[in-house]
Amino acid sequence: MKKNLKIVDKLRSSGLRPTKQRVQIADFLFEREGTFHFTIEELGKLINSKNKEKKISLATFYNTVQAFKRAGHLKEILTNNNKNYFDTNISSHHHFYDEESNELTDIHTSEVLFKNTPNAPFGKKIKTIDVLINIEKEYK
Amino acid sequence: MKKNLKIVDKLRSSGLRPTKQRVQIADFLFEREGTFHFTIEELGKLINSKNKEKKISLATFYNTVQAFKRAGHLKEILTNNNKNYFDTNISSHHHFYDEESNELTDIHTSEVLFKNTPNAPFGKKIKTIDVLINIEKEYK
DNA sequence: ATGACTGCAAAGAATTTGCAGCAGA
DNA sequence: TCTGCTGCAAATTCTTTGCAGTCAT
Repeated sequence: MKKNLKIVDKLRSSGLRPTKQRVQIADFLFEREGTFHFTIEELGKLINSKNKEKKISLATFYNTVQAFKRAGHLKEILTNNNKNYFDTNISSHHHFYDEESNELTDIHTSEVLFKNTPNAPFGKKIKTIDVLINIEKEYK
Repeated sequence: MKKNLKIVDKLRSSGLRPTKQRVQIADFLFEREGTFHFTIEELGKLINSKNKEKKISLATFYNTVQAFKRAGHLKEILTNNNKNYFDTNISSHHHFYDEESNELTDIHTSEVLFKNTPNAPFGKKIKTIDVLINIEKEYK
């Protein structure tokens, strides 16, 4: 089994032991072009469908995804459907949200520019800004 | 029992029968100054703490809040903590979200101004724009 | 009277937890 | 060897559902 050194380093430098499971999950998530939106259950199905025997346990997906999020490798997406979506694109970017179909589409940061934003409340600082543009069908 | 006609009309015109429970919930939510953020469970506790005997069932809070949302009287707030928050302020406005305390604070529309925003995808139009500013403790 | 609504309890979905055994350092 | 991690199942949390009885019209 060829170990992906880049992945192993990424894990190690985040204080995470590069276990088989984590390497496989990280490889799946981060060694790809473009961004990827997923729920933990979807991720589990996608990865486990490749694993003939040794399936990774759902709890491990939860642990690992949370660990990746804490390490800053994943970003959590806002939704109103009571499910946690994650995004491999951690740079600040935004989404269109179509309530009719529950679909999220990326918006590049450069397409949303602020003229001004408020100061954070006392003792707090701004961490990230998420913009969600709700869209609906256009009737002519 | 004095019936609040304004509330009764609001319900009727949304196609909802003005039952005791709905009138009480609507009265609590809409007859107030300023905006109010809540989860369904919080709402239930707040309202039922006033009801000595006849407590409104949690299922009824779920049904009613969903019905109010469908009727456009409530707006759902997106967060990434996997809980559904609702807001009595249905006009477009924004929020600070403190992940440590799970607290939402209003930001007036005028405090967030855009230099530019993207066009909606083909066949769609922009309905509302929600900005969520995630904040965290500031270490000096 | 006739639907619609409520309350209860049970079911369901998503996520977390506890802990014994396993594996990476 | 020594922790940290995994896997499993049970527990928790939030939300929905089914249905009998009640209420608004």
